[in-house]
Amino acid sequence: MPELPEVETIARGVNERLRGDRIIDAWFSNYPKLFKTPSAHQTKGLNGSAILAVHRTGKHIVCELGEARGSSLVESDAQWIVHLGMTGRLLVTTPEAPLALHTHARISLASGRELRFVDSRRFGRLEFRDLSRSPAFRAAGADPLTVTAAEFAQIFHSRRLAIKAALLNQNLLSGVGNIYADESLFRAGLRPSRLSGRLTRAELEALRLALREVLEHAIRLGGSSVSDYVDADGVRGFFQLEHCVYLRHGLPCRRCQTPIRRIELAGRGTHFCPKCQR
DNA sequence: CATTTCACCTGGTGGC
DNA sequence: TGCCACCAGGTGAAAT
Repeated sequence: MPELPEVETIARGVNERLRGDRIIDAWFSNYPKLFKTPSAHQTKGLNGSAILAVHRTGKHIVCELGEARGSSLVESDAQWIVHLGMTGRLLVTTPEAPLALHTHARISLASGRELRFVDSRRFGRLEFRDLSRSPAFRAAGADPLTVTAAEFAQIFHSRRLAIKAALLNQNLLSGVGNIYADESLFRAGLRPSRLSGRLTRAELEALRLALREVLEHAIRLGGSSVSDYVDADGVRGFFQLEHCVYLRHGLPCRRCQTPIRRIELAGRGTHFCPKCQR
């Protein structure tokens, strides 16, 4: 379900709850496509590790793992990486809590709690990295929250595809999905079908700022209004945020009352105001 | 190489 | 109520 703001919120939530805890057992379902690293390796790698910290990279949740010797000053020697796909959820529960349908991972913790990964559509991915054997995880594209004006312009100025399609390409920017692509283009006043390489410097900069504002706003609202996001109804909370265009086709534009239009672009539903976005 | 299309999945919704 | 078509916040492989 998650784009950058949801993943950021979930990573923060898991970090607050599980930082410093120790993994004493790990169980995985037997649907191989979910596991970028074979599940047997993940079980072996996770078992006995301490969770030093949890953070977001692109749309990935990265758990830094290491030895549990006292404080968290120990350097990470492994990473457990969770991508939620479309429907993935992370739950912090007790072992006794009823098992949700489509539970694919159960991580038992020394504190007595349990971290679960649930994913009905199975588009999510789980990966384990032994940092003595492979490099630390890095996002392919730039982070939309920290990318500079120059970098942003460099990324988009030469491309011959619709700006919406470019925004969704995780190798260019990491973290933007369908909702925030549409919402940021609305905020910047740009038609999603505009060719990336035909946008002016000023338009690209307007888009970079609009994107950052939309994402930061969603993180703020999500973090405060979604109290129990690491839970069944967590990401649903983000759906209650007030979108300007996403899924609002036929409804009046919040700025000018013109009906929002829906087209298909880059294989995705795309929503825009024909008057506000040129 | 850059860009586009499509398969991968289950579940919810709304029309008939 | 049941059945069905269509839609859904993602991505990586295959085709162009």
